[in-house]
Amino acid sequence: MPTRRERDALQMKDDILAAASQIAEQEGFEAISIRKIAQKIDYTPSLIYHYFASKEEIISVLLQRGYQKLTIALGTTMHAAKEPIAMLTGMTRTFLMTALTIPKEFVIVHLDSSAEVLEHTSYLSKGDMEKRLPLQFIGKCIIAMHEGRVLDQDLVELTAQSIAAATLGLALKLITEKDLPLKQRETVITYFSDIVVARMARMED
Amino acid sequence: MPTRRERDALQMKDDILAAASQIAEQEGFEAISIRKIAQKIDYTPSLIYHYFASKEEIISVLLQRGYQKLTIALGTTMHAAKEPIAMLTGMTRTFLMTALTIPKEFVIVHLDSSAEVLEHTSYLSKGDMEKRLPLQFIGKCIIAMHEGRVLDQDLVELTAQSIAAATLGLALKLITEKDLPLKQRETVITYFSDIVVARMARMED
Amino acid sequence: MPTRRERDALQMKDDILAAASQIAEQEGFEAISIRKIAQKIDYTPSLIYHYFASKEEIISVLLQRGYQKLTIALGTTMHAAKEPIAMLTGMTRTFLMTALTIPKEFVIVHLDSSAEVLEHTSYLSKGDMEKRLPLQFIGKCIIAMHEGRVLDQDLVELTAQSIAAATLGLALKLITEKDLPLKQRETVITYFSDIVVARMARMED
Amino acid sequence: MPTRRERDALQMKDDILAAASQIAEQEGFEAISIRKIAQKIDYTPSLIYHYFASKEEIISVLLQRGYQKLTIALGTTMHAAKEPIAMLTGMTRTFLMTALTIPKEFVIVHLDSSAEVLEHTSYLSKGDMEKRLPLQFIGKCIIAMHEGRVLDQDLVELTAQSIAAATLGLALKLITEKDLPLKQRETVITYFSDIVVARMARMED
DNA sequence: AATGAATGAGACTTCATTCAT
DNA sequence: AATGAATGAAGTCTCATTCAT
Repeated sequence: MPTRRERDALQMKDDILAAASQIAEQEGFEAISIRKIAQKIDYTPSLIYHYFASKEEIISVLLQRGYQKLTIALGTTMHAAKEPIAMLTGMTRTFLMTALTIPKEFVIVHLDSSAEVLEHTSYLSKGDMEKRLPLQFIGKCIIAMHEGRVLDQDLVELTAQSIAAATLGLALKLITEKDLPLKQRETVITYFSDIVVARMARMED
Repeated sequence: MPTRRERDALQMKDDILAAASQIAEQEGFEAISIRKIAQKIDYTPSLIYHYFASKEEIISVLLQRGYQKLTIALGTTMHAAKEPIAMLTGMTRTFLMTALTIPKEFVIVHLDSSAEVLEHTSYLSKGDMEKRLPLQFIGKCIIAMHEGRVLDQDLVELTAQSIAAATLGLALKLITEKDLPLKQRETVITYFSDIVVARMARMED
Repeated sequence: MPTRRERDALQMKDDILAAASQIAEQEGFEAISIRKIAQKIDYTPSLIYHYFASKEEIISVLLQRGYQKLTIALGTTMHAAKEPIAMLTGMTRTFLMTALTIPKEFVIVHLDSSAEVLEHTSYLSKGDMEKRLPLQFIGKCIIAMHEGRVLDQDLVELTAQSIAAATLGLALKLITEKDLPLKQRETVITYFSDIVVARMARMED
Repeated sequence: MPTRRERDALQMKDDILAAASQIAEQEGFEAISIRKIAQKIDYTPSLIYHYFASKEEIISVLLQRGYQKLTIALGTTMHAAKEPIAMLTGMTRTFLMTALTIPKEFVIVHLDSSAEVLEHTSYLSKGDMEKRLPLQFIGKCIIAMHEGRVLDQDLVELTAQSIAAATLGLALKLITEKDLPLKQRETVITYFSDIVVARMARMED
């Protein structure tokens, strides 16, 4: 249980991160600057260095949080359904919804080419299904959908990878077209989650 | 026909844009600076203001060009095949290949949320299939694939939109995972273009 | 006899000074900073202000200690030899050796132009031989070397001053050329201590 | 012949260097800052970067100039006298006088331990007499003084090195004791140049 | 057409120091 | 005795831009 002081410190850290996040949302990630953060929380730039060692650290923490939010949300859904198709559908929907909740972080995290970030986000290599839980999960759904039949493991992986990338694409597209009417947004999400994903997962060809 | 002077001016503009583009490729889009451009073309920063009103204008023109390259390349493939599925496959492959040829511009163009750029790139709204040639084309392929059957026009559009977004997702993923072994890259592209896209396009559910 | 509390305070002061000294040795005198000291002794910067009024005070005390070390070392040698020339030689060698032991402090102390430090280190003024023990001692050696002859007191002082400055010069040079091979360093020190100093001290012209 | 513009640029560079030099004289070399320079010449800090790439470059140029002044002045004296002893005396005096003219640069140059600077200033290694003109010159004087006798070359070198270091020591001492009465200063310089140096050079022991 | 001088804003960061607790 | 929060000044440097020539 944090002492009063520690809680204040945590609070301050949070405030800083919140300010940074807000700037990122409004002006883009590259626009984050110590000065702007300081101004937003009405403190001196110097003070920020009491709580974070550098600007890089702030951004790094920000990215980690974004990534965490996403994986946590995903993990939650993975066990919410029983039917394999329903699972796929639910997971896809959650993914898209969460992406829309933290659009900036989402974009940043998923388009960052640095080795550091790729370590957590890459999944196109052969064998990556083992390493990535979401991919693994998609794979299991695919196999469950084809109960009784023998599937080529490699093709299952390629299918899972395709589904993941496709869903990512829609997520990014929805984020980019941020002014899409809500109704149409819902229609697209539903059609994609309920129908298109299932099609991709069906391996009878 | 431009006079000598005008041609020189055009040449100069081109040089400036080329330099900017090169910087973007090497250090990222945000790294573009008037100074760096000037240094690259061996002129003074001031001179650049003879040809462009501001840094923003340079970047804007750069984006437009990137978008043009892509649409031109796409347009070329659209008429190269006869079989509807083969057409879809070819188009998808071309799209992915082109994206990998101009990764930076590609990313920028497709993730830019400004109204100006979205005017050319958005396609998730209801009815957008009419406006966007690539989407139209995907739609035609879908219909051709289901010869004889009557398809709900709205669902065709949704399917086309899904395919476009999905392909975009893979393109972005391939760009981000830039160090993916060439062989695996080819495998993924082929599997997606030849098989997954066709699955998405098959509307028998 | 200091109470427990006083002793702890002294200990703390010592720790602070030691840390400062270490920083000076490693990164140069100008690199001393309250923060770095605090980090080294694992306390807060603020605490240091309980023991010293300011950074300046710390540095000032540091300088005084450096000077003390040197004079103590010298004082020790002064009574170790009987022969006047041997005394001079020994003293010179000790001076050089000590300088090499505490190079940073040595340089700082001897090149500080502040009135405060000069009060302890200056010796070029007329009559300074009286005030400075090392100079006095050199003077005595010179006189002892010329037993029976009458020497002009002023010239003896000038000679002593010259010898002191000359030795200082070699000390600084040895410190500056810190990578001089040890063998050559020893050769130079020996030649200077044993021979050159004696020549300077011989006043038969 | 520099054009108007070039001259202005040179003038500006000079102004910047002059300001930097002045700051060094008044507050020490470490106190030089781009800001202070800018303030002194009444321009923006940014402008300074038009003329110098970095603060380091400014300091580096400053050092080079200091070193040049000194070597030029020395070179002048070396050929002004005919008598070997007179030569030594003249050279010593010039060295001391020049040092007092550019005290800060002098101190910096001669106490800098960086490989870059040492390359020009070190002279204590065996065989360095060959590389350093001033040392060579001292050596020649010594040999000329002992006409007809055979001298051990190594000892001549050691003697020259001792004389050089000794003179350096007095120079630094005179700089440090900057408020020494002018009369006494002159007395010390004269006694050292005319008498002490000659004693050191006499190798009859 | 082209240059170089100049500016002002802003970037990150370090520092000595003070104060309330 | 000791801490952590906070400040304000200063540090180097980069940038987009304007202007006179």
